[in-house]
Amino acid sequence: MKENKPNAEKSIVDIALALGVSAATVSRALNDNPRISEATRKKVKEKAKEMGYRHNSMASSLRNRRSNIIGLIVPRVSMYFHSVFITALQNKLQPEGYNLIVCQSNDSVAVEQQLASTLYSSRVDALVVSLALYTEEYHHFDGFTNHGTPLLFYDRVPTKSYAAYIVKGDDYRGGLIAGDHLIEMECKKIAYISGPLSCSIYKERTEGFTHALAKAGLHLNTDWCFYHELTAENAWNSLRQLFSGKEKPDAIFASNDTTAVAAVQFSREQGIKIPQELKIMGYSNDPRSSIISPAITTIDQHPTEMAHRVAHKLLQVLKDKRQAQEYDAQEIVPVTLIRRMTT
Amino acid sequence: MKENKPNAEKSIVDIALALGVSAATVSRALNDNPRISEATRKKVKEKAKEMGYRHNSMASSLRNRRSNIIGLIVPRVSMYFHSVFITALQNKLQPEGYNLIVCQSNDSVAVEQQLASTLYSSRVDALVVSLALYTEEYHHFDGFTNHGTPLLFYDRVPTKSYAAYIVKGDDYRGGLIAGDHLIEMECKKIAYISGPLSCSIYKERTEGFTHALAKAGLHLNTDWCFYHELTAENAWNSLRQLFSGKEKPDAIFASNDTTAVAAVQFSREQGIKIPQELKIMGYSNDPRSSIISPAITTIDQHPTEMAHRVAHKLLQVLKDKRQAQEYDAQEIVPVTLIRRMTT
DNA sequence: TTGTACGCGTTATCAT
DNA sequence: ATGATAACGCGTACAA
Repeated sequence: MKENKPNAEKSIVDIALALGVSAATVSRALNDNPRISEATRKKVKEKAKEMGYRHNSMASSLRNRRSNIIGLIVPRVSMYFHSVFITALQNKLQPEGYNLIVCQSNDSVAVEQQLASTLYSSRVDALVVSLALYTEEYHHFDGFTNHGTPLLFYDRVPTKSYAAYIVKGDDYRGGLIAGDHLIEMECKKIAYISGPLSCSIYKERTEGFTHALAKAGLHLNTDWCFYHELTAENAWNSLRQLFSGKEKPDAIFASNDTTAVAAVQFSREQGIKIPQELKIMGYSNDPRSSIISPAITTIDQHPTEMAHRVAHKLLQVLKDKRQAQEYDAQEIVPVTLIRRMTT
Repeated sequence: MKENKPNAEKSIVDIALALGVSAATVSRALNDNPRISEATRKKVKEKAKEMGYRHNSMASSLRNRRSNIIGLIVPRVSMYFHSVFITALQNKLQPEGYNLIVCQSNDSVAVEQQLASTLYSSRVDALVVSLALYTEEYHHFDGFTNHGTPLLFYDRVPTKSYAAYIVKGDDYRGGLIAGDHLIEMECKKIAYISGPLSCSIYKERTEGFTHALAKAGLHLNTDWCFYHELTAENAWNSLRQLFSGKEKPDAIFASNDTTAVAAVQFSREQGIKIPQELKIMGYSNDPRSSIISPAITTIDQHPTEMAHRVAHKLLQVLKDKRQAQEYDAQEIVPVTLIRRMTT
């Protein structure tokens, strides 16, 4: 004997029962399968609405072996670059029927591993990752490629060869442009504040920057180079150290805008004239860089463009299972010099 | 006859077969059910690892009728307040075993409805929402409460009574504090740039602000009041209009920092002295407000604190199904005046 | 055009 | 301590 629990979830079986048809018919009708007559389709849909039926993605996913969910691991949601990236990615994927599970590693390798494992069991249809600052091993992502789940790194990508799709900014060129620009401004004593070299973006910016200086016959003074997490606190420490010696730099290239902003504030506090005595460059074109005075010369990474490319690649791969294994050349998103008042 | 597809997904049945035990035993062993002996548990786990088994959340969710996924709908991920909120919420929920599906409405009611519907079918265990700017009807959320899925609004909450949990900032008080502060600074001719009143936060800030002025015997000059989406472009338009008449205001209360920043930049361009000729207040304590010069007096909304309260409420409700229907009083997160150089 | 029958992977329940 | 079985809700080959 069947009870009628009033608030229980209705399934397609309940609809079928109520209508005297089979569950298969209901399923097909709801999915607009052309093999169902217009009449029954309408009848079914009305009944479904009437009974408060809702599609069960969990059952559907199980059956179809696809969740329509894409996993995203990002160092921090609140970083300007990533927040814009997420916005754009979400806006591209949503209309295509994909939901985004957004997770943040907080720049901890351990958390990143944990998240990878969780998303792995969650059967995401694809995983998109921007690596934590000190991630140098990638085995926690092996499962995805082994099981044929598309894996894509963007921005902070593996520094060693790894089987995955890659979309990155042209960080080498960003460093190069920055170096060229400072040299064009006739800087001779250039300081450099970078993130740790375990992270692809800082590694490549450093290479490009070094190359630019080398072209001009300059080399980086190791006393004036800092490699650490690019927080405001760390920036102030390095800046104090930088200006405590007898010889002062005439330029600073900071590998993010948080650091560049700190440099401007530090200079203001110390009465250092910008750009006359000190030129400053940042990286990312964070809104703060344009709002502070003097506004900071920086490098735009075009996060929206990067998200579009990531979305495009994902959708292409997800549609076409065939080429899931063809990891063609990395995609490289150009960068742009934004000239402002600090140089 | 069973084929051995090498790359096929292994299930607990495969493990059971390989070990000569039942699937139930495997399931229990993997879930650390105490009714399984230490020996078999170990045996099973080893075999599972060896066979490359991974837990299937989809099947598990179907069986358990819970997805361990929490849905989040936010106007825009890239708004400072929300990006910080998301960071904090995620950091609280992740360790408890919940994943966050982050979606953005782009402040479009239609998108919000679409997202609600999708998340509804996705069987999220709970839904957290900050409403779009012009959402005044809430029927697209009815399904959640009807089916007993916890629904929680934060920040931008319904303006009409609606059965859901609510965690909000003290926007009335924020407006009041702002008004009191400007009056204490002896402002007499106060302009006001607000978001649309369809949105709870702007409505309440307006009420608080109006009340503060009324206490001082002032009333808002309607020519100096603007209600529109708080973008930089709209701000500039309103500011130009504001200063085109013969009588100029001596203070502006802007209901977000984007607008306050625009006001400072506009004043700079027009040669208006701040704070002598014009005092400016913003809202949110966006990093830009502290970086611009002069730094802007604003109201801090404590997004992290709000996220903690939301997480706490969610976890409590998700653990204790019993009280899923008790929508006790709204939680109100205090706000703080951040006094800077523009007042 | 519609129905039948079964599988997807996991777990609760009852039995041993 | 472990096994056998039956759901969970949906989609699809195959049959009618």
